[in-house]
Amino acid sequence: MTPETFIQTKAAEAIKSLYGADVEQGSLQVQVTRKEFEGDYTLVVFPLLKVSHSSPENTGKAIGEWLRENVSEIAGYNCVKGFLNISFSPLYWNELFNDILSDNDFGQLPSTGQNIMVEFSSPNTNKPLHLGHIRNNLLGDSVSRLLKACGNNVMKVTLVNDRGVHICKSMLAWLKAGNGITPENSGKKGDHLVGDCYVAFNDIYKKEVDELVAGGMTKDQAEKEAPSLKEAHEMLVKWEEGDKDVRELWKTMNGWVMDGFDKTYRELGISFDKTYFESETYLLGKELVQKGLDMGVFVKDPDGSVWCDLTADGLDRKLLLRSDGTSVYMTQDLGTAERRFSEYKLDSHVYVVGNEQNYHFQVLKLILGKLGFKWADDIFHLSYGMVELPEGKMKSREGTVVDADDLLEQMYDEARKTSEESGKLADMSDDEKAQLYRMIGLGALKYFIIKVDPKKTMLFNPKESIDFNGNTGPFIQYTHARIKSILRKADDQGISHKAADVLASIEPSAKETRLIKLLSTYPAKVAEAGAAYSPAVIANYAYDLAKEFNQYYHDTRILQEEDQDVRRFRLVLIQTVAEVLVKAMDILGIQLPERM
RNA sequence: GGUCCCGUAGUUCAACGGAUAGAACGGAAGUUUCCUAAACUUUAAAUAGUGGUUCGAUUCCACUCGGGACUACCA
Repeated sequence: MTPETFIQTKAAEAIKSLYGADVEQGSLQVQVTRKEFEGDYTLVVFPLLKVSHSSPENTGKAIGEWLRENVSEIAGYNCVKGFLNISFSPLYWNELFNDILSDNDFGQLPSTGQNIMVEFSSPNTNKPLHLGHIRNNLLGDSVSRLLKACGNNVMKVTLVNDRGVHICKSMLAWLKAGNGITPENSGKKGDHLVGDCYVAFNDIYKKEVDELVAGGMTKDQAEKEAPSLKEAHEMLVKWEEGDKDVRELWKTMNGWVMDGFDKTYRELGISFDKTYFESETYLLGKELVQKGLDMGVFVKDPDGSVWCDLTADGLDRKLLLRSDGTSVYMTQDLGTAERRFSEYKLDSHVYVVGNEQNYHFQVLKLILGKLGFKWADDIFHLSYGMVELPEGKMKSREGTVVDADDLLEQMYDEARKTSEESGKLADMSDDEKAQLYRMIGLGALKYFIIKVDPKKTMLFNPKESIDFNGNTGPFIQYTHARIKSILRKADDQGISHKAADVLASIEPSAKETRLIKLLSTYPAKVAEAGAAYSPAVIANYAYDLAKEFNQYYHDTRILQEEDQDVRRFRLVLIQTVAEVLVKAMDILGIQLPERM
């Protein structure tokens, strides 16, 4: 039982006994006491004035007095305005610490039995991944782990957009180049190679448009009439018809891109349980259009196109079927959602997609609701903001896009420089060093991005992200390494630090109490983060814990402590801190080194 | 025009409707006979504005002012 629920339970008894009123435990507000006041936890008494019919001070004192007399774990109290500050006895903290130690799955919440699908990443196969995708990938991956820690069955999926005009453009440029370049013969990563083709296409296209405009055409017209664009569209038609050559090339080039993506995913430590390809799902949803028409929630225009009228909901009319009978993105999304919910008996579905698609998901949920699917409300769009650079937004046209692979290299390199400066790793092998730099560079990047509230637009400053001081991943990694260093030294000296060594009679100091208190809140933090789909909560918790440890570490001698039992207690305590840091950072997908 | 999101120290981020709004970076000033100074300590500095609801508002509501996204027979 956490201290909060303990106080809630006892306070409810106190209120029952003092005022004869039943209050729900959950309605009692208990929070950690601010450090400028004396006490461990604080009960907010304002909401209780209705049943006490007394002033805040008197109510608080009455409950405090009752608790002190009737609950042995509670040693004292003080009441400031409407805040009842409660102090636990030192032995209570020892007991609580032992509860944590005996819980093998500390931080893993009990199973909910719920099936949750998380879709994220969902790249286009015409260009390599960039910084924006990284935010998506890291969020999706950590939210998946978070939901798992909350006791859910989680399935990670991605939907690869492998079909459409954009791929045809890359294919066309590749053919026009005519040099038969491949990842194998050029040594170039597949996604970058195809991305270059896409850029090459746009150069050709732009040139054609300029020429047409120079020949007297308006810009709008020229942009539609450019021969290369027409060619791309023809190619798409051939693709749809299943033209053998087009399909062959399409398959080859997509394969290159997927190989490239796989490398980047592996580098980031990200994987999926299932990969969907749009070329296989883009026809889904058509039968739902008929269903909607039958139900009278969709309308067919004279030209044959089908729409859903959402003006009554404050939105616009949404197209679901073109006049030529082909479907659009929305149609497909309706279909895939329905299939996934029924196929996997989903209790909820999280889509990690940028906030530029807020409107899309608003419409998607609305239409599914109109079609009578109750689970429409179980769709959660985890919408995240753009990543901006100090110079402003990333614009592919201006070449300011930060490439994912380049960024990772840059992070590793920076980690190497900083580590070499510190000169602590002289005895490590080159292999070990390289692995460590990877861990640190990746940790810095992941932490920097995940610690920010997803829905906010964030600023990515490459220089600051690699800073190893302050609220950063490397700071937490460093803290972990130091704890491990102490434990290694204890091992060398033959000092045991097993959980079973902790004596129940040891009274933790004030600083140790603070650490135990923080450790005990971890499961609640996991639950809170899960409810909000926000790994940022976990990131900030890990930082608090690391910081708290550093303060403790700074003025507490551990190995030099004379009293063996106290020394063991301290060692087990910091070992537990290290373990919880590992758990928390694991949710973020960040590894912690043994030394650095 | 419509829908949605965001405005907190110089900067990057926090704060279930709770006490005197927290950190970090940067600025200023300190701390190494010590288990990792990538640390720690001290210090200056912020809720865009006006109303409303409440015992209590950064948080909820309304309006204003700023910033952003979307509003395709594109995906």
